[in-house]
This record gives sequence, C-alpha cells and structure tokens, in this order.
Amino acid sequence: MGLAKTEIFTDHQNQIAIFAKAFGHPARVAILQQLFKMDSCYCGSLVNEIGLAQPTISQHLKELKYLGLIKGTIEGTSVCYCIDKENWAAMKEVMGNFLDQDLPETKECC
Amino acid sequence: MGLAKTEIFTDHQNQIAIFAKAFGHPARVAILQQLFKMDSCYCGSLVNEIGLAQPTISQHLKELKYLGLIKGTIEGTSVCYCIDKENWAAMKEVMGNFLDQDLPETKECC
DNA sequence: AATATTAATTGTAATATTGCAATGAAACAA
DNA sequence: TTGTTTCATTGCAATATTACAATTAATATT
Repeated sequence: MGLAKTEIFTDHQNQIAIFAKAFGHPARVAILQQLFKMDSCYCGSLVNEIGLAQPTISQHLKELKYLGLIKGTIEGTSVCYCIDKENWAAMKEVMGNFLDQDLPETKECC
Repeated sequence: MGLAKTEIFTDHQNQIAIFAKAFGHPARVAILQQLFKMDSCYCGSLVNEIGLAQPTISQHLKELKYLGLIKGTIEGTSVCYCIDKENWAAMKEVMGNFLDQDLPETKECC
C-alpha cells in the first residue's frame, strides 16, 4: 500500500521512525552535514555544493524544517538555514536511546 | 522520480541514509525493540505481538537481515531471529557519529 | 503417506517519495 | 518602474514502499 499502519504502534515507535526517515535520504544527510560545518548555510550554497536542482533541495529543506531539525531566516532575497540546536538535542536523545539498547548477556537466542 | 541520486553522494552519506531508512518504519522499530527484549524472537511471536500480517513482518525482517542488523536461525519449522551484535555496534558507531556532530559555538548564523 | 505448522515468496493494489521544469513571490538594484 | 536574484510552490512522471492474499517450501507430527 505504501501507507504505514502507524496507528498500531506507540507514539515512541512512530517518533523514532519519523526522525529516522528524515535521515533516510543522502541529500538530507548532506544538507545537515553542511549546516554543521556552518560556513555556508544559504539555500543557494547548498544547491551549489550538493548536485541537485534548487526545487529538490528546497523540498528536502522543507521536510527538515517541518521536523524542527533546522530553521530558516530570511535575509533579503536569501534564506539562511541552520541547525535548531534544541530540537536536534531532543532528537538525539530519542534516537540515542534507541541505538544504545543493550542485550542481556545471559540469554543467547541464536 | 522516487529514485535517489545516490551517485552524487559519498559512500558515508549513503550508508547513513541506508541505516536510517531501516529505522524509518515503526514496524521495524518494533521488531528491533522486541529482539532486544529477547524473550521472543521467533517470527511467529513477532507477528502476534505486532499487528501486521505474516508476509508483511517477513518482508520487514528480510530488510533488517539484508542490512546485517539481525540474523535468523532455522529451528525446525520456526525461525529464530536476533540482533547481530557486531553489526549493530558498527551501525551505532556510524549513526552515533552523525548524531553527535557539534556546532562551533563561535559562529552564530541564524 | 497424509496432515499440520511455520515462514518465505510471489503477485498485486494503493500510497509515498524523489526529482525537476515551469511558475510564482518577495526583496533588491538599476 | 523594470529587471534581477533568490527561493518556494505547483504539477507531473518515474520509482519505491507498504500491506496482504494466495501460494510455496520445508520440517514436524500422526
């Protein structure tokens, strides 16, 4: 169907999936890495440094912005994007806990 | 197009995206959480505990297995799944480094 | 052998995602 | 005002993903 049955999962499980999906495309990974480098956070710079068309980059930025991971500030005709530190930290907490799960050493299953 | 232009990104960026995509569906998050709990790693148990049809679960398991995050052992007519500890640790290293990126405090952009 | 159990595979329908050309909107420059 | 620059939005085509019924494969049970 292409449609995930989100209603049968917990909010926590859905939230992990939503954050993960944001990182599930290399263009968004590249955008975030650029923003962490900080020396170029204008939309146009991202278009130049990543080899995708401007509407495509704009769309990826929109998704990241919708999740709150980045924020954009209008400066004349340009838009400056940067990481939203607070929300990034909150996301890191959620994803980190998921990744850091540990297995009980005692029980060996397979 | 529905087709990511992976060739214009680094292997590292693609790898992050591929791992992230694995966590981009709540069913796979739920499966992994169950496997970490360890008391039920049979495919049938996962079908019962998660409310999706058996072929759907089987398909999600296949993806996780393909990435090496889990492994399955045949036990009679059942298949026992569990986390692949080594590969999970390797994935955690990659994803962790990405999530733990820091911003230079000096430069404030937006 | 005949049946049952468990899980993978196949096929299919519905929805989502990706990418870009074309266009629009807003601020700036001449 | 007229153009220019920068970015968002719209519309569309191509591919990917999700879900499941039906089937198959393999082992176990009787």
